[in-house]
Amino acid sequence: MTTTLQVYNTFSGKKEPFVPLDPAHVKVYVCGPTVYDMAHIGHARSAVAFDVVVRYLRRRHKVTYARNYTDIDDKIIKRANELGQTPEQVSSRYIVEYLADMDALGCVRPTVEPKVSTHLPQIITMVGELVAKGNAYAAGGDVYYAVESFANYGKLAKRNLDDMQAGARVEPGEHKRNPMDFALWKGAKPGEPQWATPWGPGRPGWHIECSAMSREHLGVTFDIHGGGKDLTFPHHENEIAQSEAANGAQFARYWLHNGFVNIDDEKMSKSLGNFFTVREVLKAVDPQAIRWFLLSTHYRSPINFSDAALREAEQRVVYIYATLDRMQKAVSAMAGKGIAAGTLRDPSVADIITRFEQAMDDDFNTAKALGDVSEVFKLVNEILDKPSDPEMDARTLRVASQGLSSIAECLGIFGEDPQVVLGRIERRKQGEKGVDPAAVQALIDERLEARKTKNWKRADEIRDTLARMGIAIKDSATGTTWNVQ
RNA sequence: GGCGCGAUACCCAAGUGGCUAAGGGGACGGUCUGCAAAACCGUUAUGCACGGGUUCGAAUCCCGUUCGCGCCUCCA
Repeated sequence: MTTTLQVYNTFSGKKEPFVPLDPAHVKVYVCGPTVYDMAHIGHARSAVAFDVVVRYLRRRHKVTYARNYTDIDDKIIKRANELGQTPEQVSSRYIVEYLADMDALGCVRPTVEPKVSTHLPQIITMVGELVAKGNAYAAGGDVYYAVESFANYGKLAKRNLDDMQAGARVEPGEHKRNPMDFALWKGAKPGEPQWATPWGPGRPGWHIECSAMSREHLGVTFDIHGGGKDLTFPHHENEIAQSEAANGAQFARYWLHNGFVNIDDEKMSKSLGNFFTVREVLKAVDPQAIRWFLLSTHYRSPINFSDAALREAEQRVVYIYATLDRMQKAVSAMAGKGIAAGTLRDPSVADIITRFEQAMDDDFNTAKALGDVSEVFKLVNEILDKPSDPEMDARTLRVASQGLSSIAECLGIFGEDPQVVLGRIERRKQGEKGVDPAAVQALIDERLEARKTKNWKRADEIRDTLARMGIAIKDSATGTTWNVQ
């Protein structure tokens, strides 16, 4: 039995049942990055949040997931000029970098990744439609959207034109009739990319691309439009004005916006200079830990980024994978046991998928889901530490294992090979602390000799020495293992 | 100024009318261990910014106050 997915729709300001236009084919459009620099953690948050949204929707529907690249833009042109490269060289490089980061974070690739530069005909067509319908006007080589021509301008961001005009301003060189009008098309300037149009050469404004590209790939009306909270106004408001005026039909049906990543309770942003790139964070902490961190807070809430938070997330990831490792070994060793139906060590494991779906059905509550999942891992360790009836234990572990892998597939965490992840984290830490495994092993061997003769004093000295090197050791029946703390 | 969001323990964080306020980190106690570590168990909010109100019943709804944040200009 599945419950109904409820999603928070920015448009209505509340949670609503998610009813797709066509349940057999859900269509999602997410605003991607402007590719002029390396992605920062804020980009990662958006990508991971919508990655999970799409993965979850795919449990029940076929989904077309479109995420665009803004590859024609002031900042890209500026960057290209600084580097003595073409804008295309700059944008294509950062698209590669962006994808490398998002791949590392385990995000599935979108179904389509449209770029502005390959959709000029569609963009020019749509600008033409808006001019023809009287929603846009050419002025001084530019084309502007006339906000007053769209009756409900401000309906997404819940503002009205009168309130906004107080703070609006017109830059020199612009030819707006209303200060709130925005450029659909920018007249050509020397040294900038340009395309010929009926109203003169130039390049697209920022907002029109999403209207044109979503229509091209998803149709005039589609299910979900996502992006960061900061895009609500003006970007998404303008998309609505453009698309609904041009198409004469509803644009996106559900608007989902992710909260920001904060540093010391302030928005992480390029302009404040308080940002961390995904690339540098990836060097300091495991990608699975970044994902855990990002999913441990509800996607609409702000999340504070810090070293301590990341370390806690990684510690958690180590625990999860270490438990998974024990569990998988136990499950493969218990050949044939626990196949028959029967009692479970803890009946609640039978419901883990149901509980997961209840959490996710409540506006993709991954934080709740991770909390629930923690209880399952605890139970797994308890069973492994303190076995009782072998049949019942085996059955319980099988149920837990199956539930966890189903959840892992959706969250994109704890689905990797435990040995691979644990080894990756361990090697990174060894590198950070300059640990020489051979030297560590020599000390451990020496300690082993001391322990054989019950020379506890010497054994403890060696353990203290290792501790000072940042090495923690673990004695067990099968030998001594160690890892970097 | 306009619009919007938030305030839950030492820290992070779920919970939006009703059983004992999830989960994680930390701390402390215990099991295990030669001692540790890891894992597991227990303890750690009669309390949910503050003041009123609605209700049989409120962290949850309403009003006010304080504080914090975001958008209104490029921004995930």
